[in-house]
Amino acid sequence: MESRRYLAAYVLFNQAVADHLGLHPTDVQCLSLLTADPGPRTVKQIAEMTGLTTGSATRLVDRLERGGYVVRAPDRQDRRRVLVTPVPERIARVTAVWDDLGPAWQSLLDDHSEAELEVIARHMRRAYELSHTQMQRLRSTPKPD
Amino acid sequence: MESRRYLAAYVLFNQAVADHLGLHPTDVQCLSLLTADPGPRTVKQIAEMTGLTTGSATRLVDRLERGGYVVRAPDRQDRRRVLVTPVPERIARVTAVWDDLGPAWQSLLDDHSEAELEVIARHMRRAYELSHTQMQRLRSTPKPD
DNA sequence: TAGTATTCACTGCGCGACGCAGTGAATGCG
DNA sequence: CGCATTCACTGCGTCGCGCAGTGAATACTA
Repeated sequence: MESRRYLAAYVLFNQAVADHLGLHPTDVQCLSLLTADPGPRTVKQIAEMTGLTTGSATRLVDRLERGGYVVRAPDRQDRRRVLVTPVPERIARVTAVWDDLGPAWQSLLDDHSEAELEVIARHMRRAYELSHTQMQRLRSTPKPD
Repeated sequence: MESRRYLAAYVLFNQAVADHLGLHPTDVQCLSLLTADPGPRTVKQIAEMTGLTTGSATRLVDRLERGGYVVRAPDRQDRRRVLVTPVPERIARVTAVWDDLGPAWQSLLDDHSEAELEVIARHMRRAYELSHTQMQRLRSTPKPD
């Protein structure tokens, strides 16, 4: 019950951040994941981590590129691929929102001990891993429709 | 970093559940919140807890009613209002998905002690509360556009 | 009590994100 | 050297959504 409200709140919060930046929740989600590990990604990788088709991922990159958040560059190893790289100075505008709201979150974390943070992080990590196997199971199960 | 991936995974998972049921992520989100406290809600309350406008909330209830997940009933106290009540037997189809996936999640929780679960729950509860105040702050801050 | 303002659910309208299916280019394989 | 596969990309149609307006019901005020 607690986690339901927690996750629902995150969806709303993500939406609010997106509105504030004039972006879409999907775009913010994508930028969040891109900056988590700022290495260049292919369009297909972006499609996988956002759950979209490659076609929609192309449009997503179109929007982000038009907004100046990322740049496209051809891959020298595989000329079919396109490498999408975030633009740090533009991304900073996004993280600025987080920084503004950061202290409150920081104090929330500071109230926990190291051991407690480890417990929380472990739970999230395991839930993250489990969700992937569960999603595969969902997709292989016939639909109840 | 851990929470980013955790939350991103939830979005994908929610999407997968929605696809599996032939619904939209927003609809699943709404049903999840409705069943969290199965009391009847007005359309406006649904709009608030999903972050939609009242107009879109009307369409949302339309879809859910057409699918048989909820029923509309007039409010006797205030005849402007419409009370939306979930249909248990139909909702069961949704929770069946959770039940099927439940044991794995249960074992995830069982690996934690009571004290650890309390730490996690407390963190989620506080993050939930904080997100609301942060969203208000976001909305009152001028957009950087 | 009469008149105004507010709140509720609802409805056309247009926008735009998305999935689907197909395209061409580049790569890997036998 | 063919053939299948994979990649990013592109029209097309669908549909969820916000916006602005409607009528009905309620709350407020003189």
